[in-house]
Amino acid sequence: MSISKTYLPKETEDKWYSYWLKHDFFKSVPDEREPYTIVIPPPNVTGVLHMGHMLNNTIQDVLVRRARMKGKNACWVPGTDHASIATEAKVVAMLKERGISKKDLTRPEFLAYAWEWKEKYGGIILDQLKKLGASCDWDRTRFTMDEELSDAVIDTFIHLYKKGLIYRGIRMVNWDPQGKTAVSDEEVIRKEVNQKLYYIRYAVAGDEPSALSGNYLTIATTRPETIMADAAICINPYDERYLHLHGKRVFIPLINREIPVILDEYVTMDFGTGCLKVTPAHDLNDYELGQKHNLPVIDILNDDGTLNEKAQILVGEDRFAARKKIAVLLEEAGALQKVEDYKSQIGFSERTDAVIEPKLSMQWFCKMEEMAKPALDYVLNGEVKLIPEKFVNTYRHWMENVKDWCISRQLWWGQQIPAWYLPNGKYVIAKNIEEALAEARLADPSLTAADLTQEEDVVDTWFSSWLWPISVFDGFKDPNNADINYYYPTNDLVTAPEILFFWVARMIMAGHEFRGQAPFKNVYLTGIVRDKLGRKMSKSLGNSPDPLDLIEKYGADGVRVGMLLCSPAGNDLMFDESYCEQGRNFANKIWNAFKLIKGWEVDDSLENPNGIAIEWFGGRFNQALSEIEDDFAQYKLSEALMATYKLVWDDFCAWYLEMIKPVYQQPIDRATYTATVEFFENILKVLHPFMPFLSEELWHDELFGERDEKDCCIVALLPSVGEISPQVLSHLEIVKIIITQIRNIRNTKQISPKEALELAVKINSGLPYQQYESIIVKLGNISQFNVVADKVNGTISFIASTDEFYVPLSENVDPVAERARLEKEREYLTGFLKSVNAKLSNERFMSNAKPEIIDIEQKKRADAEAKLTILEENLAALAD
RNA sequence: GGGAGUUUAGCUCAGCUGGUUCAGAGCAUCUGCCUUACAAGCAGAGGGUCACUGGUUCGAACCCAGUAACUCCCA
Repeated sequence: MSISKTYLPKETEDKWYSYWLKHDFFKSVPDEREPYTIVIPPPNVTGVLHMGHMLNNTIQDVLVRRARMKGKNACWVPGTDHASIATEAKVVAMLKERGISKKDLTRPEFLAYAWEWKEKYGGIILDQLKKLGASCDWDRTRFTMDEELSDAVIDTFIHLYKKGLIYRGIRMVNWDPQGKTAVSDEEVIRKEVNQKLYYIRYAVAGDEPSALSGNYLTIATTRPETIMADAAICINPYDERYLHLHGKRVFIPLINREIPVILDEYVTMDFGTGCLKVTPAHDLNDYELGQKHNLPVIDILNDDGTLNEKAQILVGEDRFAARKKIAVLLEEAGALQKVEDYKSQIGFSERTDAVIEPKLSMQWFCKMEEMAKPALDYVLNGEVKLIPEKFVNTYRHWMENVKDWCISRQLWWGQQIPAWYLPNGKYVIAKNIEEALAEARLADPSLTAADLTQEEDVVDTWFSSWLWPISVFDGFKDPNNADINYYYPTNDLVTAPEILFFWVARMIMAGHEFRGQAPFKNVYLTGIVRDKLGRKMSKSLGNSPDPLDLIEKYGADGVRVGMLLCSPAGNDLMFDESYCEQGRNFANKIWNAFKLIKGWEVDDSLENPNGIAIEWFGGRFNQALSEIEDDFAQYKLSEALMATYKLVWDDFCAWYLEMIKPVYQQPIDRATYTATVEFFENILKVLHPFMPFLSEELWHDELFGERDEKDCCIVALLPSVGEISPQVLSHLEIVKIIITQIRNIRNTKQISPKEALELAVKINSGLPYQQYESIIVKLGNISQFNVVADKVNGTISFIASTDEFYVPLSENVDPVAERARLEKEREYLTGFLKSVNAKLSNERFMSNAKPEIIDIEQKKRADAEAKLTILEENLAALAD
C-alpha cells in the first residue's frame, strides 16, 4: 500500500462534503438535546465570496462544528438577502444588454426578470461556501424575498404603523442619483476628496459701486452649480466686515435672481469669506437654516442628478458637467473671483459609488428612539454580549443618539410598501387592497378599488434583515411553532463591526418587539480583512485574492487555518497568503504523523517500554484540551487554534512520537500502539472544527478499526478533560531541557547526531531519573547514562533543575571556551541573585508583599545560590 | 469638532486583578543536517529601553497624567 507523501486536499474535500450531506449531518430538527443555533448574516444575493465572507463563515463553521461535537443539536441557518439596490442595478444592466429599458416595463414584468436573474445567479455565493466546508443546514436556506419572509416584512410594517412608529414626511435624504433611490445614512461612505473652492461674487442690490466695499459680496462654495437654487446669503451678525450688508439684497450671478442677506450666528466667520450661500434644497444644514428663516426651497436637480428647468440655465446637464460649465460662465461674467484647491469629505453610495446628493423628498420613516431603549439595555446588562467588549461603548453612543430610520427606497425590487393612496391624497395602511378598500370606505363608502393606488416605493433591505433571526424560523407566520420555540434565541452571531448598528442593533430591537427576547446571546465581531500593507481589501484596489483560488492552492483546511491564525476578535487582520501556507504545512505534518503510525507493525510479545511517555502525553493532551476550552469560552479562536497547533506539532510529533517510535523496521508493542492510535484519534477530534476535511479523511482509515457509515469525525464527541499528573509533566520539562542541552552541545561542537555520547549525572534534586533514563538515552542518543557521586572532570557540564550533568567528549574539551561559557552563566546568575537579594533585604518589600510572593523570592534565591555553587565548583575544577 | 481604540521581536499578535510561566508565541531570519513520517521537514540559535515623558509604589508592559503617531465611528 502506498500513501502519498503529502496531504492531497482535492482527493478528500468534495468526497467528504457530499458524504456529510448524504448522511444529513448538517441537518437539524428540534429534539431533546440542547440547541446551538447560528443564523448566517445573509450575504448579498448578488455577491461572490470575498475574504470577509471567508473569515466570517470559517468562524461560524468552527463554532457550529464544535457545538455539534459537544453533543448539541447544532443548527446553522443559511440564506441570502435581496439587496434591493445592488440587485436592481444588476437586473437593469442585464436588461440593457438585451436591449430592454426598465422604463418600458411594467412593475410585474420587471420583477419577473429580477426573479429570473436571482434564480440564475443567486445561489453562487452559497455554493462557494460549500467549498469552504460550511456545515449549514441547507434545507433551511432562506431568502429575504421568500413569500413568508416578505409577509413578515409587510406585517411588521403594519404593526409598527399602528403603534405610531412609522410615519411619512419630507426630509433631507441621501439621494443616490445613479440608483435613483434614497439610501440610509449607513449606506453612505464618506471619503476625503480633492475639490475646488470657488469664490463667487454676488452683486449687492441698490448699492452704488464704491472703492471701499465694492458693489458685491463674495461667497466660497464647492458647488457653484447650485447657486441657482440659492435662497439667501447668510452672514454672522457680529461679523464687522459685513455690517454694511445688513438688510441688503443681492443678485445671483448669471440668472440675476434677487435674494436676501440674512443674519445668523451659525456662520463661521473665519471659514471661507464669512458669507454663506444658503441652498435649502441641496444641503442639510442649509435646509435647517432655511426652515429657521422661512426661506423658499428651490430644487434644481432631477432624480438622476441633471439640472431641471428651475435652474434656468444649463438645464439637462449633469451636475458635474454643470459645475465645470458654470465655472466658465461665471468667469466670463466676471463673477468668479478665484478658485482654490480644497479637501473635504464627500459621501458616496455604498452600492453604486455615486456621489450622494442631499435631496428633499417624501419618505417613510421608522421612529427609533422608543425601540432603541430596550435594545440598549440588553447590551448594557449583558444579556447580549458583544465580543470584544470594547464595542459596548460605541453601541451605547449610537443608541443614545439614534436617528429615525428612512425605510423607503425608490425601487421595485423589494417589498412594496403597503400604503394605498386615496384620491384625496390621504392613505391607508393595510395588508392588501381588499383590506385597504374596506378601511378607506369607512370614510368614503363610494370608493372602489380603482380609486386606490399603492405606494410605489419598497422598503429598505435592512427592513427585512432585521427580522432575519425570527423570520427564518417562520416566527411571524406562526409565532408558536416548534422551530422558533426551540432555536430562538440563537446563540452566536458572527458579523462585522461596521454593521453593528444598522443590522445588529435593529435585530435586537425587532427581537424585543416581537419575541420579548434578544435574538442572540453573543455577538462576535470580526475585523476587517486587510492586505499586509493594511489596506482594506477591495475590488478596485485588486488586492484581494480570490478565496476559491486560495482553496485550490492550499486546500480548504489550509485556508481555514490561515484565516484563523491571523484573526484576533474585533481586530482587523493583516491577511497574507503565507498564513495559508502555514495551514497547508500543518495539514501535511498531520498527514505524515499518520503515515508513521500507519506503517508500524505490532508484535504482541513485546513489553511496553513507554509507560512514562504515554502518561506524559496523556497529561499534556488534557492540559491542552483545557486551554483550548478556555480559549473558546472567551472566543479566542486564534489562540485555541495555536494551542492545538502546538499540541500536535510540538508535543505529539516532535516529542511524543520521537520518544516512542521504534527503530526503523522494528515492530512496536501492543500497549504503546493502542495508546498512540487512541491519542491520534482524539487529536483528530480536536482538529476537526478547524480542519474538517483532513480529520474526516483520516478518521476513516482502517488504523482506527471498523467504522459504520454514521461513525464520522464530524459527529464524534469531543474528549472531555481528563486527569493531568502534574509531576510527570514538570519532570518532563526538565527532561526536555536536558535533551536540548545535549543537542546544543552537539550543535556547537559539530558532533553528528549519529555519534552517541556518554552522559553522567550528579543528582541533587532527588528526581527519579531512572524513570526517564530511556527517554533521555533515546532522544539524546546517549551510549551510557551514569549516575555519579562526584564531579567528572574534563567534560562539558550543564545544570538542569539543580542537577549536574557531564558529557565527556572524545576530543579534549577546550578549557578556554568552556570557561567562557560557564563564566557567562555565572555572571547572569550573580546579577539575578543580586536583584532577588535586593528585594528580600528591603524592609518595605518584606512588610508589604504577600507571603506567597516572598516564598517565591526565597525559593528563587535558594535555587540561584545552589546553581552558583555548582558553577563555582565546575569553574574551579576547570582550573586544575 | 465630539467619541472610541491601538502602539510589546523584522511581521502578526498573547500577556487576566501591578510581584519567575515577565519580557512570550507563531511566522520570518541565521547555523548545522536529505537522521527512511514529514526539506511543505529535523535540530539548535540570535533578536525587544514593552511609542515617549513624568508620577504613584518596596516593585510598572500592566495603574495615573501628559505628549506623539496611527485606526475606526459620529458630525
